[in-house]
Formats: sequence, structure tokens, C-alpha cells
Amino acid sequence: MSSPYPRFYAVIRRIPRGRVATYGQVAELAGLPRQPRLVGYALHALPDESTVPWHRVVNAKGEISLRSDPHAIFNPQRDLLEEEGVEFDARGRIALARFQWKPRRRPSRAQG
DNA sequence: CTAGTGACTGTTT
DNA sequence: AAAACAGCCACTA
Repeated sequence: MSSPYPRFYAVIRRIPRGRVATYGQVAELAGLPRQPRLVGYALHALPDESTVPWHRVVNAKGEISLRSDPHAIFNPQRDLLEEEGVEFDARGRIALARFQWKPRRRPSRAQG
């Protein structure tokens, strides 16, 4: 695929329950560092029937990024995360120090 | 082909 | 801490 979208989706699927990842993190894991915008663009193109846990992707500040549509602020992203155990600050931010997904070097044969 | 936009990020003020 | 700038690339007109 010329488009990196499927790559982003594959990475996002690796985000475990109760953890979150930043756009930049997803981009880097997908092999496209410096392209966090494309991740957001990819999520924008996600169909509703997609099983990609897009709600586990937040911005570098640990906040939920608002979409283009102002009436889309009522998205279930926060509720979905809270159900997984992710806590939000009074300012609506997530403590990335505690909830950011720390992927490991995909051990193919050894080391772990 | 050019120009504008965007679920972002890092550096500088 | 918040705001302003610049960088990056895919998509749309």
C-alpha cells in the first residue's frame, strides 16, 4: 500500500487496554517518525465499523484532540478510556507518565 | 502541475 | 504554563 494508513491501524491495534499512545508515538512505531499528522488524518478516515481502538490515541499533552467539527466534542473517547481504567486530570488530561503505552522491541526470537 | 487544509509535535518567547 | 512558528506529508479542489 502506498498509503501508511494500514500501518497506523496495525500499531494502534497493539495498544493494550488501559493504556494510551500519542500520535507521534504511533507514527514512530509505524516507521514514519515526524508524521503524527498523518496518524490523525488516518483516524479521521476510520469507518465506524472499524475495530481499531482509536480512542487510545491522544496528543502529546495527554489530552483528547478535538476534531474539525465542534459538535464532535461529545465523542465517547473519554468514556471509553475511563472504562478501561485511564484516569483524567481535573484539566481533562491524562498522566502520560502513568498511562502511556510503553511498547517493547517486538522480540522476534529472544530477549525479552 | 499549484495551493490550501489538517484527530500533531518540538522549539522558542 | 500558554501562545506563536516552523516542519512534515496525504488528501482535496
